[in-house]
Amino acid sequence: MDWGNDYYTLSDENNFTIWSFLKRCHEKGLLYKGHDVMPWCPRCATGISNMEIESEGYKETTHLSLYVRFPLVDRPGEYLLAWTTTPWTLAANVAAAVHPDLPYIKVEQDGEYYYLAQELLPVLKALKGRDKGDYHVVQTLKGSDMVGWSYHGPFDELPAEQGVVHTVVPWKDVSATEGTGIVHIAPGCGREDFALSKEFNLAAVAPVDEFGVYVAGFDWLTGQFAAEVGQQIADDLAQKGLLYRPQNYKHRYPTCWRCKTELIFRLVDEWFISMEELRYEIMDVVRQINWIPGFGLERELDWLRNMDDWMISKKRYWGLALPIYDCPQCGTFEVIGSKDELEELAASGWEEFEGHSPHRPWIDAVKVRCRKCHAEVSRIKDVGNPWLDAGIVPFSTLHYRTNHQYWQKWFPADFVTESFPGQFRNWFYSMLVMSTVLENTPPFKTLFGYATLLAEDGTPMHKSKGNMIVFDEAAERVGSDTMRWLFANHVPELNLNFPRIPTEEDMEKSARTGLPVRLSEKWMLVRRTLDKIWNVYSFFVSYANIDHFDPTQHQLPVAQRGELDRWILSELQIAIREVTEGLEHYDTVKPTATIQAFLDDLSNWYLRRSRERIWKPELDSDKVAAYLTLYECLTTLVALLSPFMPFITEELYQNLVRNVNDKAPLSVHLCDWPQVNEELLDERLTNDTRLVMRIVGLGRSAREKAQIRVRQPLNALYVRVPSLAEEEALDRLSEQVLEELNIKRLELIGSDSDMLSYTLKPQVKILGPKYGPLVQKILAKFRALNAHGAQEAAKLLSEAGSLNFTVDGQQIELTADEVEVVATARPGFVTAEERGYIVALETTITPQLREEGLVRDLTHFVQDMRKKASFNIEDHIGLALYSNVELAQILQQYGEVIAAETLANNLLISIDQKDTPSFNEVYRETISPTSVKKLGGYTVEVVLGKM
RNA sequence: GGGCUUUUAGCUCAGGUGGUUAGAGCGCAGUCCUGAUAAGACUGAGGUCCCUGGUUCGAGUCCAGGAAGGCCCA
Repeated sequence: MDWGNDYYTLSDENNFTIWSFLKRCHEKGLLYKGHDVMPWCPRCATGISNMEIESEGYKETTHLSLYVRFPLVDRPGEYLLAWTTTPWTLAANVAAAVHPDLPYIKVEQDGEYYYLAQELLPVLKALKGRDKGDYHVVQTLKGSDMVGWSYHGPFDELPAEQGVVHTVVPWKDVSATEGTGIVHIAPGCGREDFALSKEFNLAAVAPVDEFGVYVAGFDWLTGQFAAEVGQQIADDLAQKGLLYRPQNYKHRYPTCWRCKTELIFRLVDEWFISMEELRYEIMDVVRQINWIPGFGLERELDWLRNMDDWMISKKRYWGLALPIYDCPQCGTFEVIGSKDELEELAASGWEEFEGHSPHRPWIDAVKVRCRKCHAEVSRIKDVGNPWLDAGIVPFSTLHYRTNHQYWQKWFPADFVTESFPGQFRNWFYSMLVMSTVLENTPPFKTLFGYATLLAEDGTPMHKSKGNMIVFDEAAERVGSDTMRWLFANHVPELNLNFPRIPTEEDMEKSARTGLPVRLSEKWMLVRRTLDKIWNVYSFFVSYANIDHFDPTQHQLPVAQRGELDRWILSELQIAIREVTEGLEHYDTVKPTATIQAFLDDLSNWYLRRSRERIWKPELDSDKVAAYLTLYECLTTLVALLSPFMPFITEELYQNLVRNVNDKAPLSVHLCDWPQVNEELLDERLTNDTRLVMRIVGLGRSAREKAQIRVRQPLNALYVRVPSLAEEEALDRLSEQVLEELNIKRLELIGSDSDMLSYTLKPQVKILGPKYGPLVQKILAKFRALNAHGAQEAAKLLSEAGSLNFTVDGQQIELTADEVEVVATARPGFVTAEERGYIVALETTITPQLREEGLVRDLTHFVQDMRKKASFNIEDHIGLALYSNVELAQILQQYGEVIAAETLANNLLISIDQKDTPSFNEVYRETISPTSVKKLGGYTVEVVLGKM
């Protein structure tokens, strides 16, 4: 980011670079002066480019619409029935359009005849009223039959209409859904009308000036505002007997995006860049760009296919001064490409301009000499379309004109990003036009477009709706890292519903009470990742502090660390690789998922399994290994996350890294990106650990079914895994499984065990291509097998290696590869299974096991009491346990374990409260069958004290 | 009217090149675990994969038509 070196569209450099672009256009013959009917704001006295009428530029409005009858020239007493929502344009009528293929009808009413579309006959009924008689259809004809008819225009008496011949023309876009199916055409007042006028060589009458006021030649209308004459027009037509019926009509009508004045459509002189050929050149350029998402390419191409010539002029005072000098004497025009060229051609006024920016009024002091006829020529009054200013950026900001080498070094941009609604026809488009004209090459390599932010309920945010969320407030109340994480997690091409943020009252309450502000569930969900990182960090820091562990003072090769360490470091390498790959492809969604998965591994598995190692009092090499591993994971994670959460990662970095190493880079954002260390990748370890996790999950599930909590030790776990390799792995890893599940012994279930039964799963993916249509019948055969049959077939398959049978008279032999045998548990055991993995529990709780369970429960309760009594984690305590004889005897046997687990230097187990402990009592709690904590059916009074 | 896009569990969304048991998170119900935790784990309920037709031994996935929402154009 080049902060402090922002660019300004009004800068001389920007303006002159656009000049050189326009000059280039002119040299290529792309620039021309044209007439067009433009949306026009009469208040701003300016044209509105079609890029600027966005959906918000429309508003619901009621207008006076008129049903008007046009008397046909050669058919006395017969009328075309036309309809318009803009009465003021009737004064410029030159034609009436019908759809050539639609059926029309001739209707008799009160002795007169009307033509209208057949489908719209009901309109007559709606408009009937008391003054009109019944009507009936007398003839049906096609629109094309009417083409060429002449009629008397509604304002033929006006000077401006003299000599205009009014005819019926065909037009495919005439609709039969509203109006009469006969459309009034005024080429000076409507875009489509103008297009038709070119096609059929119709006159174009332009009735109003830039303020929307009728010009000379319109008699009583001259000098009046077009927007205000609707009623007078209606009255005038009524008087002339041409008004069939006025009617208020509600519709969406375009308004000026700046002042909200209703737009009119007006025939004006404007300057255009021709897209006739250019659009195809741009398409070629567009195809060289990496569009994300991919459909962006389609959208841009679609826009380019349909784009009209680009109207670059704008009738305003301020803005880019178009360097066009249109000679009124000989009709040629000059385009000036630079300040020097202007000086060269200047006929007068240069001194006045010298030293000013190329804007009005200074620029207009300069007059140039026409190269052809030597007349003195003024600049046209128009300024440039603002998208010229935006589109020139890839050139003007890189010194394209003044330092070509520099420009070549930086152009094209690697990456452009914008929300895509609108930009395909605005910014993206204008950059593409300019780059294609100037260099015929893409102005950027990759374009990343994203969708829209909506309110939580999926509706658009609006200030007026009260559901708009201000960025600063969101950043302050939920945190900008949290917001970034939300965005990074979201597929950018889909709209994002932004969760509501805490209210101002919530914030005040939080400030008053000192409690953190409560976030909504959706935000908590997003925040969870941040919390988790913080928790892992906090765990590391609190224990590293207790041990005065300084990561810079220890080294231990990874090869000498334990399996768990090597496993998480391997996972870390995978995470680095996936995050890096994702970011290199401008994808944030996969990397965030990767990071979350890694964080789950780190926090739920690595950390939990490492606790014991870290809790032990001495700082041995195993503990150092754990600390170093955790430290490496954390610092790498912080680096990987830094683009996603720049603030929290910076804080963690400062504490974790800078705090112990002042030679480290000043900020996480100045660090090198983490690199994958291939040597640390260990696929076997990854698979092994996945296996352990899976078996442990199944073990928990079985415990759940047996209703035996994990604190209760059990004697044996029986496990079945689908492959021999996994059996071997499990042999190696059984210790981890047993520890996690608090079980003493793990045994593999042999294939012949009577705990198992078998089902057969034909591998469709293999059989399909091989047997084609027979597959379904083979499948049916398997489905028909009963339990016994399946058992037999499984046996056959494992012993003989294949299975033979006939289907449809065809001999089929299926090998072991083609049919998977999946073991399932027989009913009668407490088991859990998943896709061939099975565990079964031995649920017998011997007295010995029961005692061990009791001790573990008690230890757990004491830990909780330590916390309640506000002891620090590392504090040693005194502990006294008062109970009946039976429990005391049990506890006595486990005294050492209890003391070690609870850091009790002084342990008193007694049946008599008179035995007072030799420490100062700090906390006392009774566990009984009626208390929240329960220990079998026993009652025990626990006393904690300071040493 | 045209282009692009979306439609999968109550909600938010994943589901390379077609393969028969469609997943996750949240929420809900029930449990467990916990001296890093406004945490975490497990189990359960919850699906006509928008509709219709086609291609195929087999379609959430491919093709055609249609419906509904979004963006853009006319």
